[in-house]
Amino acid sequence: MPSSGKPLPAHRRTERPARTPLTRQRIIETALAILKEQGLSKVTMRRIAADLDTGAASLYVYVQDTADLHAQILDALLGTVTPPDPADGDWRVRLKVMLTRYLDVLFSYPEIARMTLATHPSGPNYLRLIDSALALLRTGGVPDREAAWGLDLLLLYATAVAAEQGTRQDTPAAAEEDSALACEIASADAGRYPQIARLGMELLSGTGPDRFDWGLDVLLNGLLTTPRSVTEAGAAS
Amino acid sequence: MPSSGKPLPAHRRTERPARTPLTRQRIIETALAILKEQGLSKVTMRRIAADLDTGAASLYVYVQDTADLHAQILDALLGTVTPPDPADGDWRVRLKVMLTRYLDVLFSYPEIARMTLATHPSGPNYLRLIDSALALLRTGGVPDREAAWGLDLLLLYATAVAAEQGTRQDTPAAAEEDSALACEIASADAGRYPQIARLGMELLSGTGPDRFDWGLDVLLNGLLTTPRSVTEAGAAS
DNA sequence: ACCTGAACACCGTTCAAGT
DNA sequence: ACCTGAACACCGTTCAAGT
Repeated sequence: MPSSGKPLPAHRRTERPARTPLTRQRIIETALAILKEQGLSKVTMRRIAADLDTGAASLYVYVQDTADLHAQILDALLGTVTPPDPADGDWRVRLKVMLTRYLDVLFSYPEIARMTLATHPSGPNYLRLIDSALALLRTGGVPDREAAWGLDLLLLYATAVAAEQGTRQDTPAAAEEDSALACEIASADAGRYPQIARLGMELLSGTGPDRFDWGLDVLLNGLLTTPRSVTEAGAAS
Repeated sequence: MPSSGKPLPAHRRTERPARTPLTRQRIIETALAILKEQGLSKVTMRRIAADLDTGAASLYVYVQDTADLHAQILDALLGTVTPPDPADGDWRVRLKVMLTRYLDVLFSYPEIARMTLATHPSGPNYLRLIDSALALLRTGGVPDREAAWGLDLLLLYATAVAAEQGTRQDTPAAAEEDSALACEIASADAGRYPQIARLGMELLSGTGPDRFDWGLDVLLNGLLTTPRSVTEAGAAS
């Protein structure tokens, strides 16, 4: 096993023709592997190139820039979010299952979730996800106008939760941050922050999944009871 | 006006004692100025140091690292979010006014909003904001358990909207992205994406403020009608 | 057309040395 | 204690030159 520090000297396998050709596909696969092992901050042009035994400049034949690379990574990840089975339950359960799956994927890669908020994805897997969700909202009786905007709300919520709480275990700094906040809440000055002092640990209570699930119900119940104002500019009539 | 390329040669003003002393305060002020003019990506240790006529290493006396610097910037910005006046209206209006002010601040600095999702702020200005919001929810009759979790929901929503839609004008790439998505929706394959094709432009309708305001109502109505399950582990009972 | 090395213009952070 | 220059270990992207 000659896998120490430096990259292997150009021949890694003897079975293969010395070097598999560079493709967009292979670049993204390599990026996903690095993401899984080291996090997004290590997914750099130079690092990917090194893993592929070439220079960073070579990647620019297949990839426009870093933003393009990131968009590809996101849609690849969304490909693993499968639509729910009708056997799972009624429309509400199915919708919640799908959004929870979406959450789970982004939860593993919170940096990707943060990126998703900035990029407005439009890949095929994202469109499929949207379409399935819209169908379920329709089944649930959410009117079209409310469903169109509500879908955004639901996805935004799931994405934001992933961005906020996603695997904070890897960074030990996160634990400090959390305990710093907990400490500040526990010892909250009842004069300056009376409500925080009153509610205390209730603010931090509950597990992630319970909170997420409750949040989805809040959104769905809100959607079912909050019509959009008729004074807003409509599309046709 | 000798302000061309290189930094000034150590004496910028003759009135001042040649160099105002370095302080944490001055570092953050400088960071905010750069943020306002050039965006977060230019707020680097080296750039701040250059503006203060010193080397990047000098900043580490007053600032732990980049994360610390960012946290300071955020709380400084939140200092400008003033609690709403009772004259503004009832609890719902006041809460919406405050969250809209919070949105406006982060909307101007979407990169800060994205950062906020990752860092769990705990500065004094953030705590003040939380406390005011909790007081308003209490006035509105939202039970404590629901308010504790619902507050998170409301802030998460505002932060995520800012992160998603905040000043996309500065990057011309954003306009392309949006029109790319619009194009994809307009020409959506009715076979593969029937719901998207059916709803069409309704998905993209409405202005930012209208959507945000409606979203707040969805959340508030949901909060008022969605009790937390009693089977969840409680604090004391 | 695809690939490469070298260069350009940057980063954060550390550290021995100065004051 | 505060400040500094220089160094270390990185970045993304471009571009002339090779194949």
